[in-house]
Amino acid sequence: MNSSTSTKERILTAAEALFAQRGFDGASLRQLTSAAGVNLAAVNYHFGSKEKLVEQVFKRRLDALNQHRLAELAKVAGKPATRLEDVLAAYIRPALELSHEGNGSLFMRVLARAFAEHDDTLRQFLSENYGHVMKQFTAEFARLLPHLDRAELYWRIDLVTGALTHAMSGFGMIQRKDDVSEQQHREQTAAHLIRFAAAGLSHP
Amino acid sequence: MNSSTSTKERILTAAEALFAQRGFDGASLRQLTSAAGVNLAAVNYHFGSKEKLVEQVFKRRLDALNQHRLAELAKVAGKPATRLEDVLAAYIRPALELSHEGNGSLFMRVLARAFAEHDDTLRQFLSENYGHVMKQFTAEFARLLPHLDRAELYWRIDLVTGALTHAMSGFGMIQRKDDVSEQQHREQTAAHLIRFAAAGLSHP
DNA sequence: CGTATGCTCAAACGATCGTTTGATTCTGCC
DNA sequence: GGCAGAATCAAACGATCGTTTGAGCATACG
Repeated sequence: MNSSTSTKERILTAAEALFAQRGFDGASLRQLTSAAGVNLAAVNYHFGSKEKLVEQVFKRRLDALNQHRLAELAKVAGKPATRLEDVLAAYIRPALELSHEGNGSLFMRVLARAFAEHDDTLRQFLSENYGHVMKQFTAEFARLLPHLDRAELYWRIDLVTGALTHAMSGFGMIQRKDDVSEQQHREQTAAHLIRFAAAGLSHP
Repeated sequence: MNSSTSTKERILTAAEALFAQRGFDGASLRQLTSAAGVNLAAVNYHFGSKEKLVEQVFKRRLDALNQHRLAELAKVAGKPATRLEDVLAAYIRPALELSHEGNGSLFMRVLARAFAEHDDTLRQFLSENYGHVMKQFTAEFARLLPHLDRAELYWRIDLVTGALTHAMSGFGMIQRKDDVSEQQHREQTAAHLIRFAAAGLSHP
């Protein structure tokens, strides 16, 4: 038995940090296992290969994030009183909360990297484990923005996604004023992103 | 003498394509020189190192792009009749035109990669060769959006930059309808981005 | 107790990386 | 033509990569 957490979990945590810092290729298994305090061979023993490890790093966070987002979406989807901002909040707030709990912000940088890399296998993995979420949100956006045709809507969602991914990948850097609590800071940031996204989506 | 173009230029062109496709680390000098049809040692002979080559790939395109952007900005900056959309056009249109001339779209993907990577030396190089352009545009944005304080303006510009970088990195993928000329398609795309950015920047 | 199973470990494997070397070829100028 | 400097070439360098190996250790079960 290991010090408080399992070897697999220690590897995943160290991998997330190192991937965010140096990229998937840039982070070597020797740096990674050294940081995690495990043997070099442990990665191939527990995950099979480095590529599988990358997928598991995504899966661990994305499963929780997607579940949270869909739960929030379900609260407002289809209801007459729902505003565009409510749907955006269901998309943005879970990501913000993730990035403020232990080392979660590193995952957003990993995600931003994955978006920039046009690697086919990674993109396919992302669309398999991420696509159904985007589909549900897109359907709700379409309902709330009936004046936009399909092509126009896709365009705007893509632009909003780019802005949010870019912004969230830098959250670790954003300075929080000392007189503002973390709770308040997160609320202000969420309000910022939601208003920006709403303006970009719904402008005439 | 080489076939029509110099060795340096052939390396730069091949490097741009391979960096966009496989990333800076993922593209090896052996793949690169093989694609360029030059000897492996040519990169270190002409550029000194792989890292210097990366910088030159950026410099070749960014010098032209920045010059073009600043020239367009100079036409409208400070004038009373200038609208926000005019400034955004000065920023967006040169990038769009670059991405539609020979292999220029590949550079936009390289740029998107560089944004995602938080590599310090690369970011420093970018801010040295790119920062003064952003400063001039920011000043003009500030003039046209006097109701926003400094922090708010920076926030919105950052979000817009994220959206545009994300969008432009995918331009090679965007399907153009057969009944639309490339000139028209570029105009439509520019109008899209400009309206989106204007809405995101100027919303109340 | 003995043994089977899951895990960890140091060491080595072959492959590939960026870079360097020294010889060879090409180019322009007297 | 001959020579100097630039450019290209095949080959090798040491380093580092992901992965595999086989022995060693721990734990749990009969």
